[in-house]
Amino acid sequence: MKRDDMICDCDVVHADVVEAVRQIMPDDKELYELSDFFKALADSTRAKIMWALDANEMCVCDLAVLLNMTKSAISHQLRYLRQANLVKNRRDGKNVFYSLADDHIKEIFEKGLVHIRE
Amino acid sequence: MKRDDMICDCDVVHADVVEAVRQIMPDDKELYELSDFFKALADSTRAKIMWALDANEMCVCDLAVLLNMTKSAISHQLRYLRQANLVKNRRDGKNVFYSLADDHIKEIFEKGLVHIRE
DNA sequence: ATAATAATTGATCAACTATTCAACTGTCAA
DNA sequence: TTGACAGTTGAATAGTTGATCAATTATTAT
Repeated sequence: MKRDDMICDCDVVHADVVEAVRQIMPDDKELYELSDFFKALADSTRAKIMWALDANEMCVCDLAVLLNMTKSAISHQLRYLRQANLVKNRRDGKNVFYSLADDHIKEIFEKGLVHIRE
Repeated sequence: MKRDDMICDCDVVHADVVEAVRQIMPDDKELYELSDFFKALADSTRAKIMWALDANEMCVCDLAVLLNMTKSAISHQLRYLRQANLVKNRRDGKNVFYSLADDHIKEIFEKGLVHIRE
């Protein structure tokens, strides 16, 4: 085994810092869920859908027109967002209307925009 | 070409809603950058790194020990985060210390946690 | 100079993902 | 009940990505 393959072969690890940080880290499961949550916003199609739904409840067809994509592609992403509990839907006749399931989203979006506009 | 392959063949698109939403949507470039930003937090390794650096400046070796990963893997992710302008670094002798480049991160993390803990 | 350690890098591979395609279900109107 | 449309779904594919491996650079101490 090569030395560099080992997790750490440092002479001086800053053990105090590592230990202090370890104490305040959320547990693995929570950080995993957190990154999963950001993953839902980490695709431009989904980001656009979420932004649109934050403004108005919309049906699949509306979203397809707005984003210039097929209904199928939109529908797949909506399923993703539904399974992530980020959107909910209701059927009205032939249409299925989607809306946001959560109010934190807008705030998080806005913080993100502040960051990239900085 | 099949009908379903077309972008939209709806009889009744809610044109007013679509148009209203289109007006207030950030432009494509910005939404693309926004999703890119979330992408940086959308991996559990990077999320852990960011969380750790939010607590303390740390060297690559410290992070490798803390996260129980190889320095190579950590270094690759740090490069990703550096290119995304989320972390900055300074060399001190043989060590390279990394820290957050931006203060919004913590707030966004916390909003995210609120969401998943809901 | 030389050896040793910290970190970076490019290539590779397996795993994952977003879209497309084609077929399907559900609803409504004639 | 038939046809048309809104939406969903599974399979296939093209593209992306995260960790590993091996090699390299940068810095320090001897």
